[in-house]
Amino acid sequence: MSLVRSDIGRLLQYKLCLLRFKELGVNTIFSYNLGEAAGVTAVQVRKDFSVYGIKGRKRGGYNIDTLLIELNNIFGNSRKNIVVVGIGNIGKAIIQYNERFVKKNLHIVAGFDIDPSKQNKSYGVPIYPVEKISEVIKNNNVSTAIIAVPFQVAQELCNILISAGIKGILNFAPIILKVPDEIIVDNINLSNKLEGIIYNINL
Amino acid sequence: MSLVRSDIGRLLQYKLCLLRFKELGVNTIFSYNLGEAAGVTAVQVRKDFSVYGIKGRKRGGYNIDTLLIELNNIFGNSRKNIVVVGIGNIGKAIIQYNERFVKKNLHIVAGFDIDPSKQNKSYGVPIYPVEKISEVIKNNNVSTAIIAVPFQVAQELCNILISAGIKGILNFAPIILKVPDEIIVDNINLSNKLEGIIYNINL
DNA sequence: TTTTTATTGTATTTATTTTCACAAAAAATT
DNA sequence: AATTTTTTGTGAAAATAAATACAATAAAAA
Repeated sequence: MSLVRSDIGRLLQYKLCLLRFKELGVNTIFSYNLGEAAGVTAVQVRKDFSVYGIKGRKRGGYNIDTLLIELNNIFGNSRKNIVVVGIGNIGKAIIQYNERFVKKNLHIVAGFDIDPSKQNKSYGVPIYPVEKISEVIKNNNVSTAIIAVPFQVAQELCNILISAGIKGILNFAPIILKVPDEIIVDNINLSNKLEGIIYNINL
Repeated sequence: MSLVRSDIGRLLQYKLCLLRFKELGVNTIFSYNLGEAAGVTAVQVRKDFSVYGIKGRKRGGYNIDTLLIELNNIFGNSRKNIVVVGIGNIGKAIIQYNERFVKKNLHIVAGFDIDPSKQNKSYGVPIYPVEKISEVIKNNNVSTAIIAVPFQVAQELCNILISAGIKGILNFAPIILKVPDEIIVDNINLSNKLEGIIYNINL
C-alpha cells in the first residue's frame, strides 16, 4: 500500500489558497504570503516549487495564474468519478457534499448500501445495492472510492472494489485495509484524530 | 500551532487493534501480528514501544492486557467533553456518531449553529445558537471542538472557541486556522484528500 | 543438560524532510 | 549610473523518521 506524500498535500493546499487569492483579485504573491495562508514557512513554499520546477521572478514574487496553471499540470484537471460505499451518517454527509467536490471536477456518481430503504432515497446521487458495485464502477470509469461502512465489513467491500478496478480508496472505517501495493489508501479515523488532539493538549 | 505527532497516531492504532484482538479472546501478541494489523512493520511496533518504555518478553511477545494498561497510562482514560460547531452535513454526521465516541469516553455534549431551525432538532445532542458557545464550553469543561462550518466563518468561530477556553480543534473547514502556539489543530480537508489519492493513482 | 530456535530491544545506518545560509537577480532608491 | 533593498532559488547542514543488523534472552527441542 502506498501512502500520499506530504509535499503533495502542501501543493494542494497552495492551490486552494491561490484560488482564494485570485477570487479576491490578487495577481501576484510572494512566498511569504502564500506560506502564511497555507500554514508553512516561506522557504518551504519555495523549496516545494523548486522541486517541481515552478519558477517565480526574483524580487517580483509569483504570478498566481501561472502558478495555478503549473499546479493544474501537476494534478490534472480532467473529470474524476468517485463512488461512496456505505450510506450511513458519514456516507450520506459526503454525498450531500458533492456540489462542492464538483467545483474541483470530482464527481460522486453513485452510492452503495445493503439497506434497500436507502436505495429509494435520492440525495442527489443514485444509491444502488452493493451487488451493483462492479457494474456501476466499470460503466462509469470510476477510479476512486470512499469507504464508509462498519469496520466488520470494510475489508470485504474493499476487495470487491479492487476487483471492480478501483485504484484509490479514502477509508473512514476504523481498520487498516489489506490491499495490493499499487492501490492507494488514505485513512481517516475520527476517534483517533480526536484522541490524538487530546493527547497533545495534555502534553 | 502544534501538530499531532505521527508516532502518537500509530500508538492509537495499536490500541484499537489490541482491543479487537482482546475481543477475539487473544491474550498474547507478537510485534509481527500487531504490525500486520496496524499496517506497519514489526520493528516499527517494537521501536515505538521501546520509545515509550513498554516492555514485552523475549520470545514470549506482549501481553495484551498489559499493553492496554500501558497505552491507557499514556493516553489517559478520563472522560473528555467535545462540542461540534456547525450542524451541516458533516457536523450532523459527527453528532450522530456520538455513540461510538462514547465507547472511547469521548462525549459530544453540544452542537452549535446559527440556523434556529437546527436548534430545535435533536440528534441525541442538544443544539444551541452560537451565542451560547462560551457559556456551554465553560459549564461543561470542554477542551476540544470540531469545526464544521463554511470556510468563510471558520476563523471567526475558531477565535470564539479559543476565547472560551478550547485547547484543541479538529477542523473540517478548508482553511488553515490562525491560532496561538499552544492550541492544537488537526485539519481534515476532504477535497484535498481525494485529490491527493487521485494524484498518487496516476503517478 | 545442551543446543537450537524465535523473538525482543536497541545501537547504528540509511533515507527523508526541513531549515539554514547565501548567491543571484531584479526592482527601487539615491 | 551606482547603490541599496527585496525576494527567489538552491546547495549544504541539521533534524527527524525508518530500516537494518545483531546481541540478549527465554522458550523449545534434542
